[in-house]
Amino acid sequence: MDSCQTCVVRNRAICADLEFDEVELLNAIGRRRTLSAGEQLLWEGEDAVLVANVIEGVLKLSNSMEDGREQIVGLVYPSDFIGRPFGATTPYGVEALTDARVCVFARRDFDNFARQHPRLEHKLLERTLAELDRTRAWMLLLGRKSAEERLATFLLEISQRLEPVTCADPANSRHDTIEMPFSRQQVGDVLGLTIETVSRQFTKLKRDGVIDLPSRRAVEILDREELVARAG
Amino acid sequence: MDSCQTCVVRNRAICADLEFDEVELLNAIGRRRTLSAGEQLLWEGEDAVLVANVIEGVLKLSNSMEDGREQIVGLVYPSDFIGRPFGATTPYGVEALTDARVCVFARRDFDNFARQHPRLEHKLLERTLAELDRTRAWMLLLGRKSAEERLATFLLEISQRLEPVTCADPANSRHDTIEMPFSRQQVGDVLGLTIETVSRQFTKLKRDGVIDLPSRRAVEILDREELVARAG
DNA sequence: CGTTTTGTTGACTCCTATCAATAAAGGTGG
DNA sequence: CCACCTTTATTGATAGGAGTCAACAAAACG
Repeated sequence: MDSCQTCVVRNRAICADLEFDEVELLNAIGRRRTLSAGEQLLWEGEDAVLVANVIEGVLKLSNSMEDGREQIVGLVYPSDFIGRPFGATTPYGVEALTDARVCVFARRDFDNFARQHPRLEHKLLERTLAELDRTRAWMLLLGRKSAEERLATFLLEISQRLEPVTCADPANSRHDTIEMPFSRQQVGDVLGLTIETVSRQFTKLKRDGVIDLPSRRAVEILDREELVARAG
Repeated sequence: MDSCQTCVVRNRAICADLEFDEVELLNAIGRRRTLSAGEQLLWEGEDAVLVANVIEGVLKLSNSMEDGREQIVGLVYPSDFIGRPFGATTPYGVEALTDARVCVFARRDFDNFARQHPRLEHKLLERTLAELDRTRAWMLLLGRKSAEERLATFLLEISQRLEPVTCADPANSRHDTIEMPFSRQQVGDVLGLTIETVSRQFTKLKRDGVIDLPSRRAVEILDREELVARAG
């Protein structure tokens, strides 16, 4: 049976600062769940019934309008936290972009546990503050950057965040060949662009020798300095 | 001398759940400060030296690029919290849009106090989670909405948030005549639009009888239903 | 009352969206 | 394993919405 003590994200997720016996208590109220690529974990506007930690895989958080326009408002990687503690409704949909493993909790159980364990609440606060900073930085991209600047910024960001968990050397944490878990449509939904514009900007960066596109989902950064310059 | 006990935002700010003696301790490490309209409280990228609570007035949080492009990433109203606890640098600039009064703390003092007072951390967590939700909703606007939808959404939002603190009736919390603390340029910086586009959309909404513009900074909502429809 | 700042309006341009046609990749079943 | 079909991505042509440049108008300020 899986246990928190052997969990691969044990030292990076919000449970990192908990004592042995606290982790055991948390273990008792949570359960593992696997998700297939494309599977939805939470629906925008539904009751906030559960929260979760990501163990493996990538998920998207998204808001959408009645007419189908969609905006991805967050990407969630291993050790990240999902859901809306202390809230009535989930303000965004959550869907797995890759096959994923998560550790889910009934929100009420989690809320109660958190209120009794300030160390956990503190971790959650630090994480939420960091996520808010990242989200605000993204607003500058959505409000003010051109299509090329958006894609360049995005490629640089995912080259940092998609590093394999096995990477032991923190100095060399950027990877120049990225296997993207995103379709062109999803890249567009992150950047506030259409699929065609995304495709054209990929082609342009490739034509200019800044990146290579060895396969549909793969990107190789050939000239990182130039990519930084084009990120604005 | 001012004291937290008589503070107008005492029951709405993050100090709301604190005991009498806890508030006294917090009072001891904080001080009041007044800001004139246009005055800057924090600079983007500087060391995170202080945090604050807004007592009165409206402030903006903004990110900008080297070439001068700017995006307002948050608006801060009375009882809201400002700053980046538990962080090394302030990731955005903070500037008063109106004359304002704030209650400031050295970040280190505040961090220490917060870690010893879980009730305060909990309040801060709830506030940060709510702010993250609002920010993500704004990403949908920046990424996917047209200029008209953006302005309509913005007018509806500020008609809720700018209600006077003296308003006793929570059911009637929307105001149809708004005195905006924002210039056209600042509206543009919130919505990711140019000043000219903002002006044209104001004119269009007025021409269509949805709003009236009795003065430069005032907006009267004549047809709220229509405004909601145009907000997308 | 003149000067400066802020906002409006017009003409024009440009970037991105839209519509449409291929092309390539991926999946499925024989 | 390959033919067939579906999905996804690329590319082209065109249109439209917001940006840019510029002139003017109206407040605000001293």
